[in-house]
Amino acid sequence: MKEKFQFDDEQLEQFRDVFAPQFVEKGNSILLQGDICKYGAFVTQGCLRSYVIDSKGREHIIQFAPENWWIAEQLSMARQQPAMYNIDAIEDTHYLAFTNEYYTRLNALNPQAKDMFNSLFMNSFHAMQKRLISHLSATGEERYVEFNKTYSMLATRIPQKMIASYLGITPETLSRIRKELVRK
Amino acid sequence: MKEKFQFDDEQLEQFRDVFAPQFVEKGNSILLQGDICKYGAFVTQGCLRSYVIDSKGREHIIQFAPENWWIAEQLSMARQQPAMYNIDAIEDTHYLAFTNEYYTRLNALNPQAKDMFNSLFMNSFHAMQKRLISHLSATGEERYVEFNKTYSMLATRIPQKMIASYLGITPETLSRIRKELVRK
DNA sequence: CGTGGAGTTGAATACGATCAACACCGGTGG
DNA sequence: CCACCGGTGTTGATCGTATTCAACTCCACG
Repeated sequence: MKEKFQFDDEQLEQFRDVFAPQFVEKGNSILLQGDICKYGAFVTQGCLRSYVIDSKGREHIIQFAPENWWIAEQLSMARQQPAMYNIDAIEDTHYLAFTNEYYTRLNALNPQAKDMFNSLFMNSFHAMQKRLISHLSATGEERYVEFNKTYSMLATRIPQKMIASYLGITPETLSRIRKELVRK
Repeated sequence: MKEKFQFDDEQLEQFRDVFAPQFVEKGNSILLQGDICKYGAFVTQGCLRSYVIDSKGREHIIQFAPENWWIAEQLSMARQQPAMYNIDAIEDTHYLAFTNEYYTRLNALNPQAKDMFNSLFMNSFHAMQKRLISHLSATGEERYVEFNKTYSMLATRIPQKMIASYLGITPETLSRIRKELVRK
């Protein structure tokens, strides 16, 4: 969710040359908890999500990645260590896969690529921090309203129970919140 | 909390040459919300904290930084934009200040510095993600037990109300959790 | 059709927040 | 040296938000 590319056309052209186009069917995974994350995905059509399963067996969604967003477990990819979360497809999805090798080739093409990715990573960090703060200071209803403002394009196409999972509330609670908001 | 330096002695020597030693008295701030973050701080003695004030006037602690940890608002520093949080001293604190300029000089001394900082930043990101997940999946009691395990050195020297703020619960609730844990 | 997942609604419950009172220092000034 | 004060932590009572468990509707898909 937090990693939106803001590159110009020329840069996007470079990406198409360097990255490998892939397809994944709705419901299928591209990364499983415990595996090594071999590549990140820049979504061109469809939507991916990353999530964890906690000790009580409940799913918690970390991030959605619709068109023009990217998703990966950076730490697992960079350090070749087991991934702590899963990534799968909410819809049939086309994406560009970039491995560490592709990343190196991109650096050769464009030496500023590293700084671009760092900047992107900083955005992610900032977004995650804001999300944590909203959990520390806001109610479920406030978080949902905020979510709708920020990710309005997603609110309609993502199942409610996944939005609930992202917001850290149960589907029932989200249903009641929505009812209450309509009433107002 | 999340940014612990794991450098060897030689690297630490370089830091001492490049960074500026500073001192801040207990209760005083080194960064105010809305200001531009001019430098980060590597704590050599004492303890700093970063926190935000939400719309209801409540404090939420983002991070503690005791000895050998560092703290900064990276985004504000890198982009020269207003800081979203405050940094102040919980104890009388000695630290090494590093500005963007110092950072450049360090790069000249040691070209791998950038990768080191990136790696460090990735650690922070990972820690923040785990903290978010614990808010999505665990109770206050579970988070407190986890906190004590991970940051045992801090649990004794930090006021309880600040630990409560870090955990996202009220001081009263933390007091009751502690009482309950003693009973067990 | 009919089956299963998604969403809704209800009732009971749990967890933590809030408000208020009080005990316990640690420091300051008379 | 003691009295007072403010801040920290504790405890109690009450309230609010969200969870849990269960039943039911609706719809998409086989």
